Amino acid sequence: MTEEQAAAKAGRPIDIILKLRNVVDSLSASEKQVAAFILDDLERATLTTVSGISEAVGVSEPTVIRFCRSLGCEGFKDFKIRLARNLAVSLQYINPKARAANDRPAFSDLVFSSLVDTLKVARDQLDAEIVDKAAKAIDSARQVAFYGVGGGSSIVAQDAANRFFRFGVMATAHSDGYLQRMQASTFGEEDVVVAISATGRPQELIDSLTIAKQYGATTLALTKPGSPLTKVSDVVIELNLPEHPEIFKPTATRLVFLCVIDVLATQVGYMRGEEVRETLRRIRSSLSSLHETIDPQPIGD
Amino acid sequence: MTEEQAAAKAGRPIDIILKLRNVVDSLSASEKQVAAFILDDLERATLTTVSGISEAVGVSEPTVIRFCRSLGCEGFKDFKIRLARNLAVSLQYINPKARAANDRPAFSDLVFSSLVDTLKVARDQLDAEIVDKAAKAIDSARQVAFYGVGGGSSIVAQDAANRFFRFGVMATAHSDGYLQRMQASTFGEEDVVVAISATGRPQELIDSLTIAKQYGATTLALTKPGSPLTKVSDVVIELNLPEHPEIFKPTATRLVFLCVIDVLATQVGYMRGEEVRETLRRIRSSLSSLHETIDPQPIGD
DNA sequence: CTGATAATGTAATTAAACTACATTTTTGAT
DNA sequence: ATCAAAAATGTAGTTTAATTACATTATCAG
Repeated sequence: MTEEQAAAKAGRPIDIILKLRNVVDSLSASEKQVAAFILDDLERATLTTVSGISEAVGVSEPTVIRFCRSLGCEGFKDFKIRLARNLAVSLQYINPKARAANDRPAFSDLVFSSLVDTLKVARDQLDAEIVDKAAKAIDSARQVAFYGVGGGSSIVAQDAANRFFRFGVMATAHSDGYLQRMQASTFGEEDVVVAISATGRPQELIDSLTIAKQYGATTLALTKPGSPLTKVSDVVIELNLPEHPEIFKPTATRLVFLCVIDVLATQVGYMRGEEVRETLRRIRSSLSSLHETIDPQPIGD
Repeated sequence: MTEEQAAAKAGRPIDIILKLRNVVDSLSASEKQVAAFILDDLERATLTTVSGISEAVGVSEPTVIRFCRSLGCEGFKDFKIRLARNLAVSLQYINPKARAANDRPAFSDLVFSSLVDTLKVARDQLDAEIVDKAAKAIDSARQVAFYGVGGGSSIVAQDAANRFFRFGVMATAHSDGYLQRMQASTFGEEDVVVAISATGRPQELIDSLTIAKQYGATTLALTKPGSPLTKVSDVVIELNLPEHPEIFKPTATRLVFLCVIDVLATQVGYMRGEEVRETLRRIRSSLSSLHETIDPQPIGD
């Protein structure tokens, strides 16, 4: 029983496509051929039989099953179900042949699938206890400041303030390192500073958290594990997110960070309960005369 | 052969979970029991057999198969593969029992799944021709302005400018209605204004597009179909996105809009090719001395 | 070159899906 | 209420497909 089979038994999902890509070079000659056939059209493989594959490839049926075993599956049936599940998670896996037809990727597939992939990774990494701790810190703070620099993190910080003010949190956001520092030095024990950075390396953020911490404020970071920013944070929501190699495609990381902010915001909203309903009602009321419509729309959102 | 079976034959995916929820009331008594067992734990159903289900439910094996047929599947094998694919698309379907255990939703599951669902809807609605037209307009514009109001759309506008400047597009963003109006009235035939709004109703945006259009600029909107904003736009990227009823959870719409901006940006990046690589290289170079690291990170992103 | 190991295939077995037909239940008409 | 027809359901048998056991072939190391 290999480690993967143990994992499969324990109910932990194997990312079968990733596994396939990792082990393909170490497969035997016949199994490599099976792999090539599968990778040529992943979707087709979920709709076919052992004998269909063995005939198409020119290997025996047990070789196909052995291939599945090489990937840590119990057998072909297990392999197919896993493949089907993986197939749908990442849209970019669908019919890679159609991709090769034109010289460049279908942009929406590339962007959407990369985001879905990264969201999945993030969801698996997100530590519910840490999120809970962060939400509690924000909920009980006198004021909360969100800091980001560099454009991507900047808008996450701004959006965070925009989220939390709706729930009655005294929230501000800054992306100017000078303002961050200045504000941080006015903070105290009842206050929270949240720094947002994909890399965890901007000196402005590290400095500002250090300053706020020195005056007794609680410091939070949404960032990469082990980065310098984590060293000056009381609570770290850490995410180690893969970066897609396509340089023309903007990073999915900032969108994932926004999603994490939404998780936090939702939790704080629940903590505050009816109190929040009233502030949300007021916000909606303040805007409804502008649009003259009452349907469920993200007005002012 | 029913319409659904014809669709399955033609390779069009049936959303099996949606279908199940739609037809459950019209199923026969025994098939209803099978449905209840399946819906109780969708994931479990992908891992079991016809006989497993028939025993657990107390019906015959052919009844289980008939159930699958009622959903438009060829048989149980077809049903299982479809379920597996559907299961993974929407994270919210995973183990609904675990949700019911606590009185309130698992926040990260709620937020992530809602976003993935909404992304799926958006990807299906996104018209590649319109996106192509929009990308071309942006690519050939002298300058591009992004306008949004209300917080959510504001950051999308800002982020858009942040995306496009990297590709050498003269891009600005404003969320102050006065500035929008003022800038729009300086625009001309070589310029593009992009308005971003989930509802398509803010008067500021409508006015600014009208003004820009009157001076010959090309107007683009990323908004809801049929809304007033579409009436003053030359090119409309329209998305009719569902809103989740959970009022404490921020809308996924703005994240989807950001993703659409990424699609546009990627396309413009490709159109510009090598020229863009140089500007990206410069940007990275300008920042690398700050972080003293060269690994693939979204620096300044 | 030889022996051991790994890879692969053939043939048989097993498991699971599925069909055909019988039985039971439900429905609608009188 | 009764009866016939239709629908639902189950039993038993058949077929399909996955899998195992064992034989054969290929490869590697000494």
